[in-house]
Amino acid sequence: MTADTQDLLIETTCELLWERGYVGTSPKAIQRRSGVGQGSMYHHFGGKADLARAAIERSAAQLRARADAAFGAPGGALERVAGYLRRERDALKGCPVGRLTQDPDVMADPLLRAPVEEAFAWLTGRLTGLLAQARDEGALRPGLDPAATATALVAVVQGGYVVARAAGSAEDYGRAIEGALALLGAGTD
Amino acid sequence: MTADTQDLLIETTCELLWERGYVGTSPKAIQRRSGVGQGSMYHHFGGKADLARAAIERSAAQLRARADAAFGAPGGALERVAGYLRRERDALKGCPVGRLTQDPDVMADPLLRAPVEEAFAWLTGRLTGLLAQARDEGALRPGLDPAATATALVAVVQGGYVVARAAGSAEDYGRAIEGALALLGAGTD
DNA sequence: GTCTATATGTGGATAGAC
DNA sequence: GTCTATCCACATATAGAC
Repeated sequence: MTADTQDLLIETTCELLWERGYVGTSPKAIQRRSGVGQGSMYHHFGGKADLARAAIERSAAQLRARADAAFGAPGGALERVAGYLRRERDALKGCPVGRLTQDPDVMADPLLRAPVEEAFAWLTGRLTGLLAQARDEGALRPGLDPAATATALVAVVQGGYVVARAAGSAEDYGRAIEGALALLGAGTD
Repeated sequence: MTADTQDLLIETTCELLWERGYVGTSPKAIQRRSGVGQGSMYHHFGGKADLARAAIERSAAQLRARADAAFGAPGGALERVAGYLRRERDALKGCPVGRLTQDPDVMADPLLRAPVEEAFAWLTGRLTGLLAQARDEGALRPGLDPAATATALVAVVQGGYVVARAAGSAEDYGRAIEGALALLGAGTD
């Protein structure tokens, strides 16, 4: 069926983009891993960039959906932020969206870049709102700027992947997160 | 002269690894940008991986030297940490060492990976020491774990590059850093 | 030390048969 | 819709002349 083949191609491309980035992912590799043939792939998609666009949009949508699930959990605003930060993550694999940020060919193509930019803007905006709410609830020091704090937290998550990969240890991701939560005043105590 | 050609090749490779990563950098591109010929390049280095190893070691050494300069500035320990975080950086270009962390072929090769791993371990260790000192100086809340805080700060720097690139705005890097410094209690006030 | 020639595989895609 | 054939450029070297 058409839809299944397309879906399989997109899913496979998501995986490869996550593992190897855009520059490191070839059409041939997508075909090998998905089991879809050359002709079939080019029938459904215009080429590597077209398929990557679909895959990036899917990864960005998943990022939002997963974050939304954490943000909608019960509890105070600060607890929900902490829950999002502590959510299980494949620390050594990194962020499927944030990773693309390092890919010059992705950043150079507006169609590939847009979903990445939007996902981060959305995420930072949501966190900003939750932190403002936490401040109003008295759970956060009033002197903190919600937008700057939110940007710092998004950076801790993205940088947490970097330090974890550099050390070859998923625990370093958790250490970065707990360090940030302690600074926020939302630590274990 | 031999040394100059080798140095030029290493320097050029540093630039290309920074801009395009290991996967995205070809021997031919190094030759084009450096002006060094094919035969000359393969005379001085065993190949792409060998040249990359030299370049990565140089970038890692530069990272240490620049950090050391900031850490050795006058002032209290927390001020020196803040000075390091606020140091001028090419936010949209990212970190020449942290970037390699996303490159599967670098992480898979122990010779390429080692300098990256060591640079991050060294940096985190130095920051841990400075934060412990800051705590002893009474400049930092005693409840904070220096190692976790240091890991979080390294992550903010690395993630700051990600959010800046995602937004296409160098200011987002500064926002992440200031957000973190405010959490540390080392903000503008 | 540096140059040019050559070699083999892959990247990324088009063409046309089935 | 999918397959195979074909294409040209580039990636990553090696060989041997100068």
